[in-house]
Amino acid sequence: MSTDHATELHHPVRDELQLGEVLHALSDPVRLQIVQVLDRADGEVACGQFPLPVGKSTASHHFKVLREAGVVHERHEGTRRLHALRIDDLDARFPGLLATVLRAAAR
Amino acid sequence: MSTDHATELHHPVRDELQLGEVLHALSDPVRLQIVQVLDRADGEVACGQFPLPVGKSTASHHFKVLREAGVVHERHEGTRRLHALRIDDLDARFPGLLATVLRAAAR
DNA sequence: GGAATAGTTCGACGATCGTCGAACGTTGGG
DNA sequence: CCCAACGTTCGACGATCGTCGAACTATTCC
Repeated sequence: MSTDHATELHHPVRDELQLGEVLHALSDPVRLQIVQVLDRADGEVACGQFPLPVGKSTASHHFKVLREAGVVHERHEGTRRLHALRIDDLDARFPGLLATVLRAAAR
Repeated sequence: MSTDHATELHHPVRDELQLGEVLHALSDPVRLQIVQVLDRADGEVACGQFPLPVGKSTASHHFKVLREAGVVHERHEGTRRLHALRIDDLDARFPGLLATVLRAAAR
C-alpha cells in the first residue's frame, strides 16, 4: 500500500517564499553543495546519494532547512526520501536567482 | 589636509570574494535594505543617510559585514563614511547575482 | 581650544546556527 | 517475526549572530 505522504511535510507554497530565507539557506557550503548535486541530477535524489562531509543527523537538518525555505521538495518513497529542486516555484518568485547562484557556485 | 584612508580598511580584492559570504551578507533584512538604497542612489551614500530600524552601532556592524564580504566599498570623507556597491567586482566574480537579488528584493 | 558631528569599538545579552551521537520510527526483505 | 536499511528526533555543545548602550576617536566649525 502507498498513501501520499508528501503533503505531511510542510513545504511553503510559492507565494510564501522569502528571499531572506532562501539566501540564508544557500549561504551554507553544505547546503549549496546539496543544491548543486540536485541541479546536476536533474531529478530526484535520496539523502544517502550525497557524499556529504557531515553525519546523517546534520544532513537531515540541512535538508529540512532547504525544504522549509522552499528550495527543495521532499517526497517519501519507501525508506528513502527523494529530493528535488523547486525550480519552477523559485523562478516564479525570484526569476533567475537559482540559476545565477548555481552559475556563481560552479566556477 | 586629507590623506587617502580608503586603503586602511580591508576590502577583499575581486578574486577573494566568496559566494557563501556574499549570500550570507545579503540574507539579513537590514543589510538587504542598505544594498537596495545603495543601488537606487547610484553613487556614494553616508551611513546617516539610511533610515535604518537599528542603532548606529548595529548599523556600523552591518556596514562592516557588507564591506568584508566585498559587497560595498567604504571611503572616508571628513567625518562621514561614504559607501558604494562594488557592482563591477561582484559582476566579474558572480555575473548577474546582485542584479538578480535586487530584482527579487524589489517585488 | 571647545563644542558638535559622524561613526567605531567594546563588552554584554539572548537567540540562532552547525555539528555530533544516541535513541527512535518506518519500511522492506529474509 | 526479526533484522537490516534509511532517516528523523532529541538533547547537548561551542560558535556565530544581531542587537544594544556606553565610551571612545576623528574631523569640522565657531
